[in-house]
Amino acid sequence: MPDQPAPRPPDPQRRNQKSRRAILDTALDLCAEHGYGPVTVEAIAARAGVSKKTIYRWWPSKGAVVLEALDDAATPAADFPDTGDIRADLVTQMEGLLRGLFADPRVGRALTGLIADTQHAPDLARDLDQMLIQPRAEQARTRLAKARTDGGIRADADLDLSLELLYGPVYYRLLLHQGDLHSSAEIRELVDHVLRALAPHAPE
Amino acid sequence: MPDQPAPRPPDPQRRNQKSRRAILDTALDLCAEHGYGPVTVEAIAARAGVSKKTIYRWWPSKGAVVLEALDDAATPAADFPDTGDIRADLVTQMEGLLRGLFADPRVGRALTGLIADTQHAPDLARDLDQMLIQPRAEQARTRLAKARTDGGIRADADLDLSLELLYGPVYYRLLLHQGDLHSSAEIRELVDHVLRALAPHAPE
Amino acid sequence: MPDQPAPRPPDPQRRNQKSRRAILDTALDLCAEHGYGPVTVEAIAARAGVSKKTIYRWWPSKGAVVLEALDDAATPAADFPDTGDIRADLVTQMEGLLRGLFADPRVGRALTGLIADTQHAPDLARDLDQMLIQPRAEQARTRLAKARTDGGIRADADLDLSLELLYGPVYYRLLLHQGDLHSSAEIRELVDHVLRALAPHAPE
Amino acid sequence: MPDQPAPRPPDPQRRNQKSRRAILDTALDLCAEHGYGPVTVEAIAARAGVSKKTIYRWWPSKGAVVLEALDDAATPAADFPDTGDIRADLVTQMEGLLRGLFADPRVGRALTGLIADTQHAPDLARDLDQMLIQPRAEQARTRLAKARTDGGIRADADLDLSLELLYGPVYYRLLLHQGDLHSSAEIRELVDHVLRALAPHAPE
DNA sequence: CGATAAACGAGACGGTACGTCGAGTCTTTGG
DNA sequence: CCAAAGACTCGACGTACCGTCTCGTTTATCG
Repeated sequence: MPDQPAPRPPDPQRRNQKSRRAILDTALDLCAEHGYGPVTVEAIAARAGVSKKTIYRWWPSKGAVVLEALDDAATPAADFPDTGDIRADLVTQMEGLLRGLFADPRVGRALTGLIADTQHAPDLARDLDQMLIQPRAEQARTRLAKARTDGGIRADADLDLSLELLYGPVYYRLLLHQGDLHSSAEIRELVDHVLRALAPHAPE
Repeated sequence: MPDQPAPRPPDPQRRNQKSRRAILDTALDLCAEHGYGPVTVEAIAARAGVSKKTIYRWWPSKGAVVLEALDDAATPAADFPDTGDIRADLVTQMEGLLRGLFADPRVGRALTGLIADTQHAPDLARDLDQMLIQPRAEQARTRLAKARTDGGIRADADLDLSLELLYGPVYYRLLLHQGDLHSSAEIRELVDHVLRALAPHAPE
Repeated sequence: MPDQPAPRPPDPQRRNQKSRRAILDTALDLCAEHGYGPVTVEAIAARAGVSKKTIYRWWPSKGAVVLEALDDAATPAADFPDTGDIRADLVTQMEGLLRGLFADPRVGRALTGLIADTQHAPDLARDLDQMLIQPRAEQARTRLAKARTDGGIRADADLDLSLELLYGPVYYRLLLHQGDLHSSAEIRELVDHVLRALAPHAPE
Repeated sequence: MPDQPAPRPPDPQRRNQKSRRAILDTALDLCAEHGYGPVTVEAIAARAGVSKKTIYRWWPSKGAVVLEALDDAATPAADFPDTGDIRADLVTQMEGLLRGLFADPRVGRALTGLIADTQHAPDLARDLDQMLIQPRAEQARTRLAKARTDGGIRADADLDLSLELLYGPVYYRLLLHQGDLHSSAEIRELVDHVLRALAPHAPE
């Protein structure tokens, strides 16, 4: 009870990988079965055959567990294609984003629930952004920047706003319409819309 | 199983309006102070000087209380302006939406937290949509439809997609970037973008 | 979560007597089955069909529960007999003490475990003394004081020491020899010994 | 069930004496600082700079560690004096017991806590009795037996009861009154009482 | 105007999960 | 090749809210 000489952080070297996998898999499974909200650390531990202590040793919260599980499950943000055709490339990337993020069918409810959770957990929000959101957005930004130089889109295009125009509707649907993913056709339409707005020859 | 004597619903006539006001006000206050997540029915009851029973008598959950509080606090979705200038009207409407919804400074965290909560509560999702989201979206849709007939925007414009383009980015920011509201300038830019994509003469 | 306006103590009026009884009974039952040590608040709550909160609302610890259970179970310290025969009265009282305290066969292990627990819980020690130990000792002290005036025992007898001589051996056996109660014969012998030491005519 | 390969007991030869000392010392230190109850194997290991495994290799429980520490710390039960004066000898022995057992100021809380612990650990009870209690009691019994033969005390004296009369009050105070040791004067008084009861000439 | 039934405040209740702690076991690693 | 370091499972801790459920006590119709 006495002597807390320094609560050293755990040593990642000695980590039990089997437990880690069981925890992440179980977390996604439970999210898929009941939705993110009702999932509890207690239940994850129980089904994964792991003690709660082990979960809390490596993650600060349920959200952090699910985030890592999602990161594991997501197809890594592939290299952004650059075929010269900005429209085709954007479509490819956004399709890749959606199909990649949601490759694992268990991901859907987990992701939206997780985003919901970030409203009361700034740390989680930051991590989610850094691990899942930004890397993928960055690719699109890079490609758009190149298009701007190449003349594929107008020279004064606002890249941040463009990204918001592209991703906003997608997340909007996810969160406000319960995970109703955009179809490929809709994505094409979405990209067309945005590109039309960005067309180089529309001088206003 | 002598079918229990029908637990009659409470009589709205006898409702104590003072309690109702105290509850709604307290709910918003607490959301503003601590964020939506940490607020509990228990705390609302305590600070409002009301018994938990009274809350549960009239609302099924914390979310429902906050939703009603938001609806009360929001400037009612005013009549949509129709000056003939579709751009100006859209800007007006979106500004009105944002400034109206967020007129009360306590609304911000409450609203995003509430949206988050809908991920695990379909009923709440439906009510939120009906009470706050749809009425305002409907106005924009109506105005866009008129513009489509008038030739203000292209005849084959996809209204649903247009609405997603307009609102998507706004909610995207709210939820994924912690309530960073769009400025008036950004709203104008946003509307410009969308209208440019919908411009009647852009034949592509 | 906020606003802890004053953690008022619970209102004894509204106490659920059925829960109280179930808790006290279960506590003694479990002590009898497994011994005091292994009994947990969790187990008491579970078997009594009661929530842990209810236990912690009314008692600060397992020990306090068991103490109250013992107090309930013990035959109240009956009026001390005063037949004029100090020897007979002391025997009666000590017999009464032992048979009364241990009337309920579940008491044994509970009591010794409880005494053990007092080593790390001063509050519990105080309460145990006040509720169970002192009242019974006080009777003996009173009777001895009278005997001292009456000449039944020597005038300079040290009552405190006499009490220690009487009760010390009893508790000594209980604690160091695992609840091996003194038989009636042994009690008589014990009283005889002490009285012989206190005999009025032994002038040293 | 291929009968597991015999988990050979550790080889006492290879035992690290420095660890042993550190463990025993730390155990007493911690008992002195916080009392026996709150001390944990975890804390002993941490402060002694030793792994928990090392403790569990050589002792079955915290109690066993403390018992050995006490045995180490106690002045060995010296040879019982036999000056011919039974009163003086008993006083000497009981003083020796108390001052010897409690020579190390850290012993007090450790011992009472340990006795408390024996209530739920029969093995520990046995070991405590064999290592600390009985050896010292045996000396007194031997001396009393001699006195019985010599006529120092009555021929029909019950030695077991006499021992209980002598030691009972001491342990009674230790356990029920929080380590309030008897003073030398009180010990003399105690021995006098008992001897008066045992006096050979008291005819009753 | 007084009876009476409802909503009300207060708050105890059975639950479920929280996040922490220590027990005792098992594994990895370095001297 | 031992023993330190320490991660592991297990189970209990004491707390917080949940949503339900009495309790008296207002309060506000209606007979």
